[in-house]
Amino acid sequence: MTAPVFNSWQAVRDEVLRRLQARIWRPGEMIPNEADLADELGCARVTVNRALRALSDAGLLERRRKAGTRVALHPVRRATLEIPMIRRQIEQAGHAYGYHLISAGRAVPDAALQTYMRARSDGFLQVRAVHLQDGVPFVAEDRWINLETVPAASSQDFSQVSANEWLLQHAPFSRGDIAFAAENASAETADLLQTQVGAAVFVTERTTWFEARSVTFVRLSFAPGYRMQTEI
Amino acid sequence: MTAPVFNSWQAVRDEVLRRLQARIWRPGEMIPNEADLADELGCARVTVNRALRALSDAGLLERRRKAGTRVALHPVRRATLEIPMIRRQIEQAGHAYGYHLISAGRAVPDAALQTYMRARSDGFLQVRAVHLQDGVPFVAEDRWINLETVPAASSQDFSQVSANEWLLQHAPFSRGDIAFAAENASAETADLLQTQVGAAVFVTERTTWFEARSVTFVRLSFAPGYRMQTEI
DNA sequence: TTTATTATTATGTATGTACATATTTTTCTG
DNA sequence: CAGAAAAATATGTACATACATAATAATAAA
Repeated sequence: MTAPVFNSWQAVRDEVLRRLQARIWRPGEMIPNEADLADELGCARVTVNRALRALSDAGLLERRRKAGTRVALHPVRRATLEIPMIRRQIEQAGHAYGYHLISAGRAVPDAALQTYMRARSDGFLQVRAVHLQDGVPFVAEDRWINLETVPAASSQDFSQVSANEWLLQHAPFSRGDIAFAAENASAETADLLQTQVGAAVFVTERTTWFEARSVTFVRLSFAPGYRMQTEI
Repeated sequence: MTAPVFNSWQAVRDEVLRRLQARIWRPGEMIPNEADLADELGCARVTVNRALRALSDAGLLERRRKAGTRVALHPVRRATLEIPMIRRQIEQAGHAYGYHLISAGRAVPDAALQTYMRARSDGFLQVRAVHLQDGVPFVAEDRWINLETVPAASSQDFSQVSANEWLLQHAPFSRGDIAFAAENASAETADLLQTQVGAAVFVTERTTWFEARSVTFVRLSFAPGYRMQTEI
């Protein structure tokens, strides 16, 4: 018989994962240092480093220089959500995509949004639209674009190409905040989504930034029954 | 003057990010191969590899062996959600945590859940509870535990320590599915959360697995107003 | 012309070595 | 004994090198 070899970082990761699942290394405990583990598993320290880093990224281990590596006491699981372009999301599921512009034009957002987006009250373009799946309302979009950051948006016609897609292709970006919530449909939202007032709608609110400047704020209200799914 | 140096993978990543944001490399385009980039930036190919891998993980680049690296045409942004233990979530926000067990005992779930969890109808423990924030209902928990996977759960008292915490400490795990949705509160949920019937509640449904066996299914209904936030 | 074989190429990764960096521990100094 | 300085230590990372792997392109065989 031959001794098991762990000569790939994935193999090392899986072996560490096995020991975590088998509770050989328990929550809160320190695990051996990289050099010792590399020695035991018969691979280079860098390989162990790669494996432990992956598990640390996944939230299962906590690592600190000099202090060493310990098993996370409260394994905060991280779920990775994909935020796709709406058209792609619908088409990939095998449905027909439709888009209907409700309105587009200069408008003044409420004070909270002005402050949050750090823009002048007269520098906003509001675009409202509905995205359809097989002809049925799928999600209502209420978007505010900061024209100081994206001046080209003011001369763009959003009746054919959605602001969603246009911005992805033409606006700079760097980071964003996103929030998810449940809300009872307002009269307006219910009308757009062809559902009853008060129906529970899944809402996402996203703000994107380019360096210190806001680019756009968008509020998506999904038709009742929508589920956002992922693996953990 | 000295030529800029990119002798760390973070510096390389930031430089590539800059070129993406400045649209020097446009969506859908190929970027130079690792060796050329390393040559241009004056670092080792492995360093470029590390940087590009990070950007690929983030969804901004698409990489394929031999084919090379291209700028993602549809930059699917990935949001990383942290799924913390409820008690920690509440305590970290500076609130007082409370826990109230509603019921715990053997029960038979509906056929869909039996099938999904691949367990015998008589092998389930159902635990229902409410988690409180400053004494106010925060989230209602409806949990099904597969006793074939976690037999020890049947003799556990969940009146003091929540199933949430007990399972984290005592049950094996490997992966899970999670879904988010909005629902109108049922009479029962409204009662537990002390809100009105029909109020929009944010719901998460999570199933965790250990290898091929299901561990637990939990449905969390958050009190109206709850927002799940993250960065993108 | 079609199919099978074989280079070719870009990314993926393992390794030894060296050094950087952040902490902790120990030792020195006042 | 307190505080500062130095040593020790575990992780973090850069690099040169080598080879693995997957996908493509070029070539040969049917």
